[in-house]
Amino acid sequence: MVEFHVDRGSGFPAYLQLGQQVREALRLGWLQPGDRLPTVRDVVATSGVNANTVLKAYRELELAGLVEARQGSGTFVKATLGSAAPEDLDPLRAKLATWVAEARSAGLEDEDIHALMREVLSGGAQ
Amino acid sequence: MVEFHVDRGSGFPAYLQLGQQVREALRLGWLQPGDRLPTVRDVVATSGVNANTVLKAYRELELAGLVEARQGSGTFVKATLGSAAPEDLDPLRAKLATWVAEARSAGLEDEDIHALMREVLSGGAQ
DNA sequence: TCTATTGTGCTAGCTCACTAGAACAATCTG
DNA sequence: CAGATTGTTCTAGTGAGCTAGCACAATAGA
Repeated sequence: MVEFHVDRGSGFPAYLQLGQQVREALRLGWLQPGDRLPTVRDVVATSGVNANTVLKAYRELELAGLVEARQGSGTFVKATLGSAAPEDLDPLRAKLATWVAEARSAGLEDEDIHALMREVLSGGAQ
Repeated sequence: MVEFHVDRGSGFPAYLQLGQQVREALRLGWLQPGDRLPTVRDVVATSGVNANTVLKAYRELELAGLVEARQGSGTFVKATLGSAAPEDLDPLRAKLATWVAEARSAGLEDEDIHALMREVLSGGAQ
């Protein structure tokens, strides 16, 4: 079961946060096709977001073909997003964890690490 | 000189995008104390964002003590953000680039990589 | 001093994210 | 069948992000 964390006041639209968290869970294999997303009312209760906002997030995911809403039953995962096989993911995660440890011991904070990653992904200095 | 890229229609507030890009440039050493940020009117011309929006972004940076606005002269970098020495950054960047190449050859897309990084940084499976 | 350039302030208005509250429709469960 | 649960729709309203346009203030440079 996925747990949502909506950070209100970050300037980040709540419905985008919800959608992004679902997509991330799909990428990491936390959610598989057939799994059920938290109920709209569940999300309302746990995150304090309005039902319409949750619905908007779910509908965008449905429009993207990622989930399927069945009235009376729930919203279910329909497709996955990860482009790599889960068994390939583990060694990569391990190596990355080693690198992260090294970076942190060099004094880098999480934001520095993210910035560095964005730089490398975008093709270096540019 | 930093170049701003404002992606309108992403749901992401423009003034936050601007501020984030300055912070990122500070982290990566692209901007050093004493450097001048693009003129408010420059940003307006290149990004199409309104002057008030740019001003809002710059004012937040000033409130954070990162930049200093001098009327008639420009907005200048006052402090840096990177928590690591630039000479420590290069080997880390090189190793990370190696890892990224490996991840991409395994089929991972940029979004997968970011998701994996967030997962590792937040402490694994959790 | 004069002029261009810069940051700053102001008002008015639009759009959209979000809330509030209520009702309805389909499905599941007993 | 009956009740609970779930997704869905609707209306009304609030607040913030953003735009538009203009005027002003301080600095730099000729």
